[in-house]
Amino acid sequence: MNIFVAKLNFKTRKEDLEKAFSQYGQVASAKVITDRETGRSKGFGFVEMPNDDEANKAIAALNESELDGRTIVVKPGNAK
DNA sequence: GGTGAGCGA
Repeated sequence: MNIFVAKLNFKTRKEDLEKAFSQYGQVASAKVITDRETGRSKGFGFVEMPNDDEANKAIAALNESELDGRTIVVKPGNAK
């Protein structure tokens, strides 16, 4: 399942998302959308989880939760 | 070097 994560801290990296989501389930890959020109974080990213059950509980647990000192928004991304 | 709603190269 693709998971959309928004309102991240600007210093939050993809590995931070990976370890955060891995606490509630298996994480296939995590990505933080950084500006390809400047390299600065856009403040949102995507997390891919193989298990949909773990993905749902990870969203429920991490949505509106505190990550790196900022309240983040976690919800399903572009499903395929 | 900073901002703060939104879906990536």
